[in-house]
Amino acid sequence: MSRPKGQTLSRKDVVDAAIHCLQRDGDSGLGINRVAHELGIRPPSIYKHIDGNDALRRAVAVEGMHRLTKYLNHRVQNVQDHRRLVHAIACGIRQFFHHHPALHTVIKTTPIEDDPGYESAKQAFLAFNAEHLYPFGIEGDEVIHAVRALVSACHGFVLLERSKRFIAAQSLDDSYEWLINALIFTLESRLHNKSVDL
Amino acid sequence: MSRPKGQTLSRKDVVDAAIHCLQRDGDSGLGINRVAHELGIRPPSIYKHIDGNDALRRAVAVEGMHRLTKYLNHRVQNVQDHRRLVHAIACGIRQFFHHHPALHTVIKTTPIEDDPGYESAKQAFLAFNAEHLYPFGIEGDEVIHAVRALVSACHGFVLLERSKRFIAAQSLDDSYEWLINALIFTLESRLHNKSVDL
DNA sequence: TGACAAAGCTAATGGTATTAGCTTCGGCTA
DNA sequence: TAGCCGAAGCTAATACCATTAGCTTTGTCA
Repeated sequence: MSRPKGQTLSRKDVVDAAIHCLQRDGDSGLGINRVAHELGIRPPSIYKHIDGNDALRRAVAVEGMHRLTKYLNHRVQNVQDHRRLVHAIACGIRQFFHHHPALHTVIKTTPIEDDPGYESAKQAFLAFNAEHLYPFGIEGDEVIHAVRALVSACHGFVLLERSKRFIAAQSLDDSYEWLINALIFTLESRLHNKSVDL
Repeated sequence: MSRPKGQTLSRKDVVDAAIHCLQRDGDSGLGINRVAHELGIRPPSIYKHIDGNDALRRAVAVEGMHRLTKYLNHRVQNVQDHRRLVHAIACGIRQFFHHHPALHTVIKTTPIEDDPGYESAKQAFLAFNAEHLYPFGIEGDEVIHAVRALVSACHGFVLLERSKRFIAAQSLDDSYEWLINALIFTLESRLHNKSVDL
């Protein structure tokens, strides 16, 4: 170590500043120059903490995933009923991205598989699933398919909603409810009558 | 008009060249400079045809939507059965983006609502829905919700799949089938028994 | 034939990321 | 305690990129 702790910047400081720029300036806010200026240092100094622009984006995306998982964990606390649990997760995902639109853009755009924090974010998500979704009652491979279907539906809806692809006048909230309920309906049918032919 | 037709570049040429660059060079290929070089002209000349980088992205996204709609129209020709129709649309969407990954990145990222070609792309999509999905039998607002749910699910799955967010070993094709079939199952339940409680 | 407008051009500006190499300074060890 | 070393900042320089201003060329039409 060199300079005393607290007086020098860390990688976390850089990522946090990047997210702050992003929220303030929109999608263009995420860049070495902006972040350096935000931190009061010169652009090349950023490279002491993170390996360039792409790595910065990846780090922001991974941190965003972490925050989403944390937010969902918080939202589903004490929800026991299966229907309400799935509903809470789906609404939580949509809500989170409504509150953090800039993070959404980065998360949906950036491949994160070789970021140092990827493994940890992955584990957190898997732990979330194991705790909240696996007890739903679906077994074997099917629980994987169901989880993938749920998150696909949620992310896809938010994606299209945010890029204003839904042009009809009907309520977006109603459409989202319809989508979630369709998945819940299927899950419950599978539970009550395993012979339903998918 | 000035120079004779055919010897001078059109807006369409620019957009086509942009798509070509995109397919060849990946996401970074979409830019004024690259496209100008591809066309054998100097970057500022692009501005004679299109109003800057953002407009170029929008035009590419709209053209991509057009191509997707055209592709889907082609794929669902002569498909009568409802189940197979929805299945064909869903698989068509996924297939199209697998074949054109670069277009997918642009389409999912770019807000297109104020591109000159937006209205036309919108109409083509609505016409597609009216021809193929509305006869499904669902009525009123619900057909809107169902269409939104279907395209959300498809786009969401492709989005997560392409950014390698599905980490479990289970087959992606199987998961996609599960998702599509869940929606078809719900639709048919609604058809056969309108009292299903969503 | 000559005016006009479209479509190209050069030059210049300002923004971005990135690399090379220098400086400063705190902590550790001889 | 003196001095080494590495971490973290810096400047300078390079190489992209988008954009604007203003010039030139050239085909078309009156």
